[in-house]
Amino acid sequence: MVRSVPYFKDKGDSNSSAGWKNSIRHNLSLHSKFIKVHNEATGKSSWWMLNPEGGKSGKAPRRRAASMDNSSKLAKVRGKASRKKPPLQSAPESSADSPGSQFPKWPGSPSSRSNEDSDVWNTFRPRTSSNASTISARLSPILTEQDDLHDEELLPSLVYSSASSNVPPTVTEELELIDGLNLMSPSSSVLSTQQSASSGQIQRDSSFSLQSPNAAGQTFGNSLFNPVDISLQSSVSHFSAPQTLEALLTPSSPPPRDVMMTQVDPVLPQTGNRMSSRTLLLLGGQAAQSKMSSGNPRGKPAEQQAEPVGASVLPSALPIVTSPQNTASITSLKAPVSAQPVQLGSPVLLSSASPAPLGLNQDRLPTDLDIDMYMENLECDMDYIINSELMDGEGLDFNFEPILPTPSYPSTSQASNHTWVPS
DNA sequence: GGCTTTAAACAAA
DNA sequence: TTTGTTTAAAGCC
Repeated sequence: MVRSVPYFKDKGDSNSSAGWKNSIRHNLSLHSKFIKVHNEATGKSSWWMLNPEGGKSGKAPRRRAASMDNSSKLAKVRGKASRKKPPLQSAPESSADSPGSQFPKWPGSPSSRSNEDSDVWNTFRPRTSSNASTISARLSPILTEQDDLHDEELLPSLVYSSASSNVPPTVTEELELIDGLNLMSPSSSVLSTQQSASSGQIQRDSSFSLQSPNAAGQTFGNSLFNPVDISLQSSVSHFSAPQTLEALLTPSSPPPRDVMMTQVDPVLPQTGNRMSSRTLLLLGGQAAQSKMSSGNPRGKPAEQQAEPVGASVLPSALPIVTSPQNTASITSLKAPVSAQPVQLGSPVLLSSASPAPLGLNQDRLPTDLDIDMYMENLECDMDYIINSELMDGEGLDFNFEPILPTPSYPSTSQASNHTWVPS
């Protein structure tokens, strides 16, 4: 806060910060919109995250509440409170510090999941325990190597790195968090399969965005926190999939099998329908372009005609070329779930709208290809984008500089050549 | 009345 | 000392 918000810049000392810190703590604790993620490595500190379900109901229901409606799913189980007041909730936690005890029981939350998953979910390992990242002492369950690159930024500036300096941290963080919580949906596995199964000349053009060159070695990829990607991802975030949060929060733990099978990739943004939408936003236009340029004479299926929408709606949604190494890594990780043999290092086409020309299994066509759903997603995305910008108020300046690197990309004008699908 | 903010007390680490 | 929870009060809409 002190670093990022001008108002607080001169209020960082212990005296002047007591008040507003207290207020922040108060609000964090009070409102179900925030959830605490225990940081087991630091003892008492925790990470606070946005509740994937939004906590729209406002204040977290008090534990003492005799009756709880649906919002009880969001009820924050407070460890300390349980010490003070004997548990009233139906699912008492054995340990007050158990992370699981601090998560609201939204559908699909660890509390509502199977035990096998709960272990992973409940275990937020310090990043220092990660095989891939031992650099940073920061223990955010969702941080990425960008932290490592900017260790001096010890704020919860999750992505407020130099690369995202133009993005107001508050917005960035929120978007990032939201996005991180978004991700999974049942269709993501299908998408990933298709994505991983994609091959051929498409890769160069269809680059999966957002992977920094050194991300391949990271247990926890940065794609979610790529400042460029954030805005795009956030644009399709809708607090829909806590299980992805789980994956996000277990950077060093091998995801449960089902998660693994459904995740696009541990180092890739994982989304379900949203993902597909975003993917289309990012890649659709150019994927189609790629196919077209590659001599595919076939007319695009109806689904594909939606691709340009994303490109048009988000002209900034230019894909970022991933490094070959990353691509290889991604591909290899995806391979097990792919029905098609995937050559290591082969392209990863993330556009779900492109499998047909490649002869992929049509049975795997996901609901993502449903044009209605797609349009719906787009509509929501725009709403979210607008909302985000408005909420930010001033100075929201998305920086997409890093994403304009390669000449191999189709230009926005190319993307705009595609049919605009009226909403 | 609901919400936000602030202050304060208290407990735990 | 820091962090988190809870209560209370004041002010605003």
